[in-house]
Parts: sequence; C-alpha cells; structure tokens
Amino acid sequence: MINIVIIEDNKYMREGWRTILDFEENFQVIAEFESCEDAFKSNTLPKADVVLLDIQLPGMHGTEGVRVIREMNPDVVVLMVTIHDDDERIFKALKNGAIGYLSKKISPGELIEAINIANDGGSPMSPNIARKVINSFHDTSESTIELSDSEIKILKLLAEGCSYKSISKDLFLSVDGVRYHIRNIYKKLEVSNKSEAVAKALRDKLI
Amino acid sequence: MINIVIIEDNKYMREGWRTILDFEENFQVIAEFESCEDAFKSNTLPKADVVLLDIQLPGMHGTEGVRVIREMNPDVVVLMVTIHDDDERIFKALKNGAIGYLSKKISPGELIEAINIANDGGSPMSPNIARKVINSFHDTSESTIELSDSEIKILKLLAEGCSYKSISKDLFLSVDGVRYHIRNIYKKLEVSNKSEAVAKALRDKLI
DNA sequence: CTAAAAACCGCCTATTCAGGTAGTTACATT
DNA sequence: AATGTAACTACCTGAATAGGCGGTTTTTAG
Repeated sequence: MINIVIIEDNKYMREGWRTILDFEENFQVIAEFESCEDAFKSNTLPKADVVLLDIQLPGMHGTEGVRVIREMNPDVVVLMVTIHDDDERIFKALKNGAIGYLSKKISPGELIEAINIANDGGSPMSPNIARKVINSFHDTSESTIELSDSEIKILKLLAEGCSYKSISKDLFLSVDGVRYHIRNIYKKLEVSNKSEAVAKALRDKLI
Repeated sequence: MINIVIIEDNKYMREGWRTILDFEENFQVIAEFESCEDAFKSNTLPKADVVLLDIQLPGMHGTEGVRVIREMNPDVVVLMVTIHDDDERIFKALKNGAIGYLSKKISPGELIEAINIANDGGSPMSPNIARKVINSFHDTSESTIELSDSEIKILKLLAEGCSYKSISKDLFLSVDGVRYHIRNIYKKLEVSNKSEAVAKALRDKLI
C-alpha cells in the first residue's frame, strides 16, 4: 500500500487527484492539505510514502517545503506538481530534495504511473525537464587554461593550506623553485595571491 | 528527417538497430561504425542529428567519445546505450555531453520513442537512471558550519584575492576588525590560512 | 539588572608572501 | 653550433599575514 499526502491549495485539483488515486487498489490518500504549514502541524508526514506537492502555495513556497518535509521524513518521495517549467524553481526544488517533477496537465494514467515509478526507486519527470537537468550537468568549464603537472600539484597543496616551505619539502624543490611555479600559476590564472588562485582553480575545476 | 549515426562494436546489435530505425519514415541511419576512432575519421558526424553510442567500445571508451563527438558537432544529440547502470560511467558520460541513457534491453518501440524525444529537446532516460541523476543533485552539504554574515562577506572577498586592508575599506571596519573575523573563520573551519579557508568554503558551498 | 557572549579595535612579533632581478642546467629546435 | 625555453635556484625588499594578548562596546540571555 502506498500512502499518499497531497499538498495543493486548489480545492478542485486536490479533490480530482484524490478521486483518481483512491480509485487505485494499492494507493491510499492519507491526508490532504492546503499549505505546507498545515501539513507540518499534522502528524501524517512521517507516515507518507509519497507527497504530491504544489509549487505555488500560500505561505511557504513548495520549493522550500520540500526541504522541511524531507527533514521530517527522509525516506519520503516528494513529487513537485506545477504548471510552470521555470528553470530556477525546478533546480531549487530538486536541490532541496524533490524526486520528480510533474505537470498539472498530466493525465490520470500518467499520474498513477508517475507515483508507481517514484515508489519503485525511479524519478518521474517530463523529457523536457530531464533535458534541463542533464544540460546543467554538462561540463562547460572549457577554461582553456593549461597548467603543468607541477603547477596542479602545487595548487592542490596551496588549497590544503601548505606554506611554500612545506610544499618545497613535499615536492623536493627549493622554496624558490616553488615560487617559480607559483609565479607562473599567477600569470596563467591572472591572479596575484594564493587565495585568489585557489578560488579560481576550484571554480574552474582545475584541481 | 532525423539523421542517425550508430557506433557499436557488436555487429548484430548494430544491424538490428539499423533495421528497426531505417524502417521508420522520418529516420535515416547515415552511417554505422565499430569504434569512435572510425567515426572520427569519416565526415559523417557533422551531418548527424542523433548518435547512438555504445559505452563499452574497443579503443576509445564511449564516455570519452561523447566529448570528441560534441566538439566536432556541438548540436548533435548523443544517446548512450549500455547494459550496465554503473553510476560512475553514467555521470562521466553525462558530464561529457551525453543527452540520454538507454538500456540495450530496450524494445524497438522504446528506441524509436527515445530518439524522437531526444530530437524534440527532451532527455530519454530510464526512471532509475533519472533517480541517480536527481539524487546527485540534492544538496547534501549539511556542513553544520554556521558562518555569520560578516564572515561570509569576508570569505567571499578573500576568494577574490583582497587583502585585509582592502576588505576593511569595503566593510567599513578596521584592519584588526577584519582580522578578528578571520580568526573566527579559521576556528570554525579548522584552518589556519586564507587559501585553505577559501578552499574549504568553496568545497562546502559556504560561499 | 547582571553576566556572558559577540563584535569590534589596537599592538607586537615572527613568519610568509609577492615581485623584481639574475644565474644555471638540460633538453629541444633550427 | 647557436638559440631558445622550460625548470629550476638564489637573493633582496617591502608588504601581508597569523597568532598571541589586552581592551571597549554592544547584544543577548537569564
């Protein structure tokens, strides 16, 4: 039996879903709420397997609600339901722990399938949203900056907080040898001190 | 018309797909290769809309091949095809520019649907793989380290390579006031110099 | 109201760092 | 054989930094 909680402020939407879902044998809508706050006050969330969560809600926004829900029940599967495919919201909700992203235009059959997929360890998502997620995965660094092996080694040690002296011991160089490389690093990264170099190297995934 | 290139070392697999795809009206398999290297040598990749790419190939691995293919034709949609759901490979391929991830056990109908989805700007992916991708999105930082507003501001400025003096001007503090905060930052992050602090802050997403 | 803590400011000292200049060695190019 | 360049080593100087100690003011909590 899959226990479902619905959080959605539109009454008709909410009742429509309940009707669809309650009709399924292994589904049970154990509670429905108009807002995240109402849901938090009840003690139903810890019993839920799946939460259908609207994005645009009065009070706490759905994208924030996910985080709280997952703190109250880390095993629960939260599916966002929304009319908009707004990038920013998608990523915020996913970062905060949402598992899937459904459109409100979804058909009853698709809704049921989505919940089954989610409960079976999958992530129901429209292909368009999947593409957005995948695109954000692509390495677009291409920083064109080419560092030598020594330079990379030294940068890594700098990021660990090593001094020139300890780096020189690590790499069997003189302190001035270390300085030589660091000067070159500064030129290549167009920086002029350790912290900025480390920050740039980390941001550009050079180390 | 969707132009398709197949790169797969198993002859029977390759020919099976070609048969399925050529049968479709708007699909055209313009070339098939046994390895990435063979594909690179030909001049068909720039004409392709979709590439079906095996992961496990003789010579260059599919996960690396994606990168080269996308460099040759940045608009092409690369779909990985594989028997294994190995996490490491999935992420490597996706980072390198793959758009979707199909199982070799896929049915003809699903293959056709996947290619259509990919060509329409979606990302075909099995729900299980989607879940893995989504999970890697979740913010699991939870570094428990709580920095004050001033500390965060100062860390950001340090990452830009600012000196204590310039930070003090920026934040209308004395140099020693800046030092006060930095001392606290060092305690909280358990570090003892700027570079290490910046590295830790960036890695833990504190800034 | 009071105690404690957080948020500053100041000073001292030893160490570390950045930038400049200059020289050596080794290996590759022409 | 001449030239060049990358990879060091060496030294000098002034500036920046880390850490230790002590002080004041403002907030916060009991």
